[in-house]
Amino acid sequence: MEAFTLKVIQIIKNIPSGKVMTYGQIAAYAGSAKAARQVVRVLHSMSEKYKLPWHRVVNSKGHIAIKDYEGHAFQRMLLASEGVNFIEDDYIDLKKYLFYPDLFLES
DNA sequence: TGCTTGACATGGG
DNA sequence: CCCCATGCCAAGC
Repeated sequence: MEAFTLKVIQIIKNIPSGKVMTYGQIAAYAGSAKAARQVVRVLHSMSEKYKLPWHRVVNSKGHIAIKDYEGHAFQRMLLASEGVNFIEDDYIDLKKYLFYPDLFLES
């Protein structure tokens, strides 16, 4: 797989509990700011294999991206259990929970 | 090799 | 706030 994909995996694994990152942000830190859609694929295909904290990834608006109602509720529940509060039970305050990785920590 | 597929992002109307 | 078009790009077939 591409080096980019591996970085995405590592970055996601480094998101601390109680914090979140957006697809675009992850793509940017991984080296390709415009590859947000690849982050989506990684979550779909590697979450289980690499035990990724997939629920800590949301879209740029602070909304949960899952379309399926059940899945959507499940992710919101997981985040809530880590202390992430939802405004109007609908979205997250990114200014408060967005995580900014240490730029010099990657390999 | 070429085409399709997304849990996206962003700007306009 | 909603809907739409457009840009993007690795992976799978």
